[in-house]
Amino acid sequence: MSKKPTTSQDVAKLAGVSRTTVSFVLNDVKGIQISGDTRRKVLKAAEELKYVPNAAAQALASQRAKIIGLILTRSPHHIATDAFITQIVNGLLGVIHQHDMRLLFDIIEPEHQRKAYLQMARAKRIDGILLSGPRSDDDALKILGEEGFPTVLIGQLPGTGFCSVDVDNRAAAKNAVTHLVNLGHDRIACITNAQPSYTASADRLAGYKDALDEAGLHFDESLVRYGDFDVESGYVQMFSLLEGGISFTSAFVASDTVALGAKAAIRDHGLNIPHDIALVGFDDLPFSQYTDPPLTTVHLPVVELAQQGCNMLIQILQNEHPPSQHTILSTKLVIRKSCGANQL
Amino acid sequence: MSKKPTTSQDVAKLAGVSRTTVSFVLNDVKGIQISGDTRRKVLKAAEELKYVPNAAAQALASQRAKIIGLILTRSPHHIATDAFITQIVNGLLGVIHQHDMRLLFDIIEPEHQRKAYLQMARAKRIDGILLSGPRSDDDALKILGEEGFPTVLIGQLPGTGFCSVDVDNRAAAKNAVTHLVNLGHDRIACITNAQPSYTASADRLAGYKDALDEAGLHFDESLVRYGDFDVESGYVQMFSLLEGGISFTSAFVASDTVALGAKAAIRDHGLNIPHDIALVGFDDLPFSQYTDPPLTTVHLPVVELAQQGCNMLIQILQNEHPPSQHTILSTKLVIRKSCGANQL
DNA sequence: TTGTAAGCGTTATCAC
DNA sequence: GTGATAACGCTTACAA
Repeated sequence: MSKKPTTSQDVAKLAGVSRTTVSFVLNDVKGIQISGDTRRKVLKAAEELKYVPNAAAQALASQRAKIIGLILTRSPHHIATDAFITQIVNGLLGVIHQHDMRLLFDIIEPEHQRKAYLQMARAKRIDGILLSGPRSDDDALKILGEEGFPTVLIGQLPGTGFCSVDVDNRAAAKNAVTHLVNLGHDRIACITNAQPSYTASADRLAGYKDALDEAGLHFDESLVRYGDFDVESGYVQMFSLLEGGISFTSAFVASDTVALGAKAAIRDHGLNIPHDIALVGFDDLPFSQYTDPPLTTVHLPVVELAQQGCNMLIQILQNEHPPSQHTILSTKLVIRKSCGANQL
Repeated sequence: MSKKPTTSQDVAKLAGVSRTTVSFVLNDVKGIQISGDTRRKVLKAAEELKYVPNAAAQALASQRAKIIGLILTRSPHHIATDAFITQIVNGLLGVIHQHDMRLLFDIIEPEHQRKAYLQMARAKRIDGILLSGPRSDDDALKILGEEGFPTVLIGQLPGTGFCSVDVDNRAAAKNAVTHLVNLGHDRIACITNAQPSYTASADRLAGYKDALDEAGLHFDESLVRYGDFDVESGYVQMFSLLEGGISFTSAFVASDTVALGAKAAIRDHGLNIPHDIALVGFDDLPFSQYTDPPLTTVHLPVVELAQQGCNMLIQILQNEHPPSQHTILSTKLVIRKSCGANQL
């Protein structure tokens, strides 16, 4: 409606200085001394005119959009159930706001529009990318790497040069399954969090095998199912396991969300947790301690993952010195009641 | 790393035409005839050079950022638990992508930096705002309205001119509570989803009272508690209710997330759902049908809410004809098992 | 310490 | 149909 967005020109005029000075004052440019007097004048004028610099102009001139892109590669359907995202966003925004930046959020479907975020990068709509759930079969990501676009992975992609923040999924999974072993279980089923093309999924399955190996237990393929991020997949896969005719007394479900579905399937079969089947999850979502029974699970430091990833990215953006780091944060097995009486 | 981002100039040169022509072709400008031949040449050149228009330059020149801002007013802590957001984002992105736009996501803390989104609007960093969880005490929002900035509320703010998409929280709550009444309950507790300054919260509480009134039941203040978005608040408030010494046989909890906490508190008191206490939730989150017992709740069409809100906003952006509408989508009581044997 | 002026990469209004 | 040429609003050498 209003016809006259204030420009820095207006501010300059009102303050009786040039646009340059206005820019210097407002951006608090280092290495430039400005008399406290003019500074005050400029500030006052800007205030008076309610001046807000035009973002596009700023971006064009400075070559920095001051926007960080958070990209998730999942199907929209899966996003809807993902209790994770909110935590990631949460951790991210804290850091981003500190640096006076903004967050562009996007979801890319694995099958389609893979190049969407390549576009955003090339268009300089975003200064850097934080990518959660990297997949080994993602070409656009590879190109991003070749072009040297500032990128940090939340997760990992071995064999690439990307900076990343992650946990040791394999070790964590092994640890969780070993907990089951120590409780005396020798028939342990496994439902993954997602398809194996997601590295986290493959790693957690590997950890499951590691634990079995170490315990001298036989790896039985028929006890393994692949989850697909959401609650429903957990239900379906556990159901299939239960109908499968193979007996087992416990299960490692590599995602709390999926575990919730698995739990419902167990209940619907008239079985009791932990009496008939002991359950261990992965992620430790906010609701996991409130399920019935409270879920024993691997705590994932999601907020920290996001924060550190973001800090890393901002560092790259500033230094031009890609630290080329791979940070690994530690997980912790949280023992609650879904595996039986209190150990420890 | 790469030193030479391709510009439209480069494309023009390679195609042997002017920048203008390139712009016309690439933007598919109406009312301008371009020979199929030059069109092809331009397209080929662009392809060859992997040309991607610079977003900032485009925004500056066209005065449209092609970005929609989704703003939530909550504390970061609350976001972490909100299972809602992912659904909203999900619905939104579908529409946004269709229009070749992007999503800027931000959370504004009620107490601080209220003006943050005002800034983004004035800086034209975003073309329009979709605001979820509007609060009556939000000054920045008021200013936005005065300045005529394209804004659509997901929720409502009576007495303001904003377009909005919402459900009839009051009627839905009344309906849910009436379900309890019909089941024979006359001592019905209530835990809200949030503090009453959130309009949705106040409305749902009003609906609770409506149902009581209609049933000729006495409204007992001591049976009411205020939730605070997250699971924990549900636990705490239900605990307080249970310890309060006032007897009740059922509860209406105006948020599934909060209800999850309430459920845990009930269980920790050795009580059974629905036998000792019948429970009705609100929202119908993806996990609600998988809780134990499956939660009877009010289904909120979140995805549609987001989609319609977004469509409305885009309409405003295009037409300049604010339809000044208030769309109300319908809810539905989903009866599961947390209130006892199957009715219906 | 402050001002001048040259970009930044598009879009859009004109003539040609 | 196509091509100069202004904007768009800011940053940033470089001058003064």
